[in-house]
Amino acid sequence: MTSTDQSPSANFIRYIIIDDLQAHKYDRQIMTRFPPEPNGYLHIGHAKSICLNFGLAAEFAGVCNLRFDDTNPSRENIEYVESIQEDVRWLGFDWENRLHYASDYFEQIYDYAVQLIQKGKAYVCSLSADEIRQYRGTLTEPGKDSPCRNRTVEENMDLFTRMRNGEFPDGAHVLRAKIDMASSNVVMRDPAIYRIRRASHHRTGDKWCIYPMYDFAHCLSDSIEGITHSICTLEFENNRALYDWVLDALGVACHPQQIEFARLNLTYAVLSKRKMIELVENGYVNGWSDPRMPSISGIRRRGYPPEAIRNFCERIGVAKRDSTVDMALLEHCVRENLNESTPRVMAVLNPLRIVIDNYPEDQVEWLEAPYHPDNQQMGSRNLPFSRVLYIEADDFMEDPPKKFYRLAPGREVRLRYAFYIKCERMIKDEQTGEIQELHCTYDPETRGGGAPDGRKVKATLHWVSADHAIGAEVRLYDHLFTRPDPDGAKDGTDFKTFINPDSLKKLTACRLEPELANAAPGSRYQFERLGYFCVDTVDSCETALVFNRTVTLKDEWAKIQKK
RNA sequence: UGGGGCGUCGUCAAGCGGUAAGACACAGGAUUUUGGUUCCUGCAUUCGGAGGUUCGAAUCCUCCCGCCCCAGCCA
Repeated sequence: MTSTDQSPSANFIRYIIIDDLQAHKYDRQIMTRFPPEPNGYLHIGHAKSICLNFGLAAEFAGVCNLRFDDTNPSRENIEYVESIQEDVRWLGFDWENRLHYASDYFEQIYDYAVQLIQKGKAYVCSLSADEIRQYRGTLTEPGKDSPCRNRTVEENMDLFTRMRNGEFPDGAHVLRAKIDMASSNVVMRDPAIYRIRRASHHRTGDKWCIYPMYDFAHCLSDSIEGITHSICTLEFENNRALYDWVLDALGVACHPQQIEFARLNLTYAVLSKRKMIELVENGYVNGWSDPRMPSISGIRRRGYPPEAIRNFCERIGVAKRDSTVDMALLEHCVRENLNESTPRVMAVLNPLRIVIDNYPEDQVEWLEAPYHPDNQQMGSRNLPFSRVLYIEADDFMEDPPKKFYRLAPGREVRLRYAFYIKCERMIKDEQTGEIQELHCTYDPETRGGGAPDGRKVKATLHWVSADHAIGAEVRLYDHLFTRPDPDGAKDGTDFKTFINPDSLKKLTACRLEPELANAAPGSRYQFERLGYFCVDTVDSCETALVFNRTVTLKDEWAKIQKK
């Protein structure tokens, strides 16, 4: 964790912990946990939970466990447990020796189920899934008791043992908690806590053919680990009654407090596992690590630094109201971090050739350019300047509007860290009228970029020397969706309808200053006046550099143009 | 229409009976060899609505309105 991390802001969970600490509620350190199900990749919404759980533990001298909630072998797999660990680690958190799996507790959880049966608080139900649904009633009508509800303890023990022994086919029986079929909270209408599922588990293999349900396994896993504060999202609020019921019914020593908070939503993005899978599987994006995806692997490849994500998670706060955070805040956090951490470098994305007519044919001079304007510690490099250069095509206009103060016929501008140049004439394609190259003159007195006579120039342009520049592909990313609320259409229009067709633009004729030839995969730079970019970790290689645009610089001129 | 939650600036979000923090966004201005950064300034007489209690209410009470979650042998 770095010093740039945001200082903690007030939130209700922090207050609960402070109160608990002051009341000496625990005779030990506080303990939280991040409990992902290994059935998909993590996204920035999970980052909020990870930062919350690990952050709170760190702040109050406690610890946070990483626990895989792997109770459903038919949807989970090892690939996900690995990617999840990689992502949590990348975010900057360390679970040390506290890596756990709910599956590690299967034997204990089974014993607890037996205890429940023996206390007359659970029974084996032989209704079909469909029948159970019918017996459950509706939101407004109570359910009715299963005909199996009054089986004897002996009968239940016999059946449950045989369930474990594999004597029944999948779905034949289910173990249910005996609570209240008339409860106004549907979760409490004798919920299933164990089902028969003949599926090979990624950790326990074929040892089990019955698996505990979330509501049974989660609270017990928390209890077994000694969790003090079990933080989860709002949709589990109704389940808290069951969480507490199970732990009370069993009379366990450790009864953690479940606390719910609102999950993160982001504008111009879609954060549900189901929708992200849809994007990946139908090829709308190139896999989970596509830089346009809000997955942790996507934003990592995009170049977002982990510090920026942590900062973002602190700034958005933690509360119970449903909310959608503006993507602009995330981008702000990314720029804030990159602004100070990143070396400045020059790259021309859409090259326009310019010839300096009064510059000697074969001359090259090397001009010193600092890597960071406000941090000399980052050092400098020398840039080659020669007769033929490239500048950004957008930096020239034949017929400039009022507020355009870059290069135009007859106008003088500065080339960053180099010279003042003046546009003398342009060469156009006679057929298309397209501008092919510019002819300029330079003022040798302005070497380095300052004019001895004090004359001012309105713009400074980035540039590269044509003979020295190296080529690269640059990928420009934009929001994946065209509307801030892709799944908010009143008429129910599918979110995929709003995919931004311009969310990815590949530029293949980019010219970069020679220094970049050695750029390592993953390294981040600011391309002056353009934005922050990083070397792609998948497609880039020494002979064919590929850069991803992480985020643009704020752009006053772009704003003016929009008006 | 049952139960559980939530409603404070465009977006997040503090506030917990003493008279509306902060951030992002937005709008001006200063500085600037990045139209970047930095720095100033502005931006809720009002807290979903209506009543009530109180010297005093976003905070307490009542009623109303709106939004979210729950009827998986998913988590």
